[in-house]
Order: sequence, then structure tokens, then C-alpha cells
Amino acid sequence: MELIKKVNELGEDEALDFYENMFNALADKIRLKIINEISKSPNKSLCVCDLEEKLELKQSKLSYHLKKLVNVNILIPEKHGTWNYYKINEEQIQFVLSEDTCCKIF
Amino acid sequence: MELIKKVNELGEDEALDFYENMFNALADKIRLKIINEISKSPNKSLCVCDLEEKLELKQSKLSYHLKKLVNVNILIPEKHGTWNYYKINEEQIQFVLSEDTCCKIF
DNA sequence: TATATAAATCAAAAAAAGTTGATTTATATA
DNA sequence: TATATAAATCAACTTTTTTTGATTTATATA
Repeated sequence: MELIKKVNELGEDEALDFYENMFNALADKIRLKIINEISKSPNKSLCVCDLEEKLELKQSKLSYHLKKLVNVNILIPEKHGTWNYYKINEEQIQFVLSEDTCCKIF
Repeated sequence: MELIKKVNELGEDEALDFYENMFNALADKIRLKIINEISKSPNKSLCVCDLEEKLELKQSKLSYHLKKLVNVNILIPEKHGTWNYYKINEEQIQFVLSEDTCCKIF
């Protein structure tokens, strides 16, 4: 779901759905902060417990918001043992948002 | 509120607020359709009753959604007698979204 | 001035989104 | 195998957003 390559091939209604979902995922300060924290991290990748510390949010809340970002393909999850790391799908965001905006949010 | 010129001068927290509000305004299919209808109209401007017809939505519902778009400066209202016309603030949207996205939504 | 039309606003109800603590699942290690 | 840690999921609850019909405000016209 929500893969960039396909957006240009979508009909009008499906494109509206795509953008509605994208904007919805981005329309929340916690989620914008998650993106921001990951982009500031040395490896451009953080696990849930890293974010728990940095943003002072509890685990279940973070999982909820991370899932929203993964669902629209803004974040890409990577499992390393017991840890789940998340990195930003810059291509996807850059496809949707202006350079100016990308600079500000990541 | 939400004037482009100022976004680049904002601190990080205020910038996040700005984008959260922007994405929130865009994160709704009715509001995306409003933008789309206005952009397709000959004068790039429609009044509430035009939209009522085109989108088959009732007046109070439209007023609610139009207000959301005006609040973040995506739409600019213009009063002509009894009619309230709305036009798109393309500059504001182009500042936030990519060319690709703008092409798709208006 | 009285009447009609456009559209904003309001308050109540309905629907959707977010939060919370507990439970479950999966992996790593003693 | 038993235990510990990371993180997803779940169901109950809270908060926010949206919808609805009624009312109000503003303008135009007979």
C-alpha cells in the first residue's frame, strides 16, 4: 500500500485517497517529532526504546504512532534481534512535500 | 496566522505547529475535493452554493470545511455582495507541497 | 421597510482518533 | 529450558473532529 511508483498511475479518486492518508499520517506533532528524531540520529535509524527515551513517551503510544507512519510508507521498519529499528523513507516524503518542507521536518 | 513569509523565521516548535496545522487541513477528502473543484473552475474561484451543487454537500458542512482551509491560509475568501467566493492560495500550497503533489491535487 | 437569499455560527449528537495499562509475541541469554 | 527484554496488539476509555438541523447575520431587491 502507498507505494510511490504507483501514485502517478492512480486514478483521481485513488490519488485523493493516497494524499488523504499521507497528510493524515503527517498531521500530528508526535509523528512529526518521531521523523525529526530519526533524521537527527547518527545512523538515521532508531528503535522504539530509543524514541521512548528521547521523546519521553510510553511504548504502546509510540508503537501506535509508528504504525501509522509505516502504513503510509513514510517509515521503513527493520528487525534486528529483539529490536525494531525505523528509518525514514526519504524518497516517499520528497515525492509528496516540497524541499522547503522536507528541510524543516527532517 | 499561518503566513508563508514567516515560516522560515519560525523556531522549531512553531514550525512543527505550522506543518501540523497545514497537514491537518489537507488530511480530508472533502477538503481536497474543494481545492480540486475550485482549481477546475473557469475563474479559479467558487462560492459556497457552487460547491454545494458540485459536491452535493450541505451548506453548513461546506462552511465548516472552508473555514478550516481559510484558517491555514490555503483558501482566500472574497465577499461579493451576498456571495462568498473562495480562491486557492497557490503560493502557500506550493511552499509546502511538491510540484508532483500540487499537480495531483489542483 | 419587508422579504428573500447566501452563508456563518451554534449546540447537540455521532464518529473517529488517540491514550492507557495489560497481555501477547518474539527473540536473546543464563 | 527458564527468564528477561523489546515491542506489537488489545479492549476500555478519553478526547477531538465531523455532522446535523436550527438560528443568526448580512446583503440585495421588491
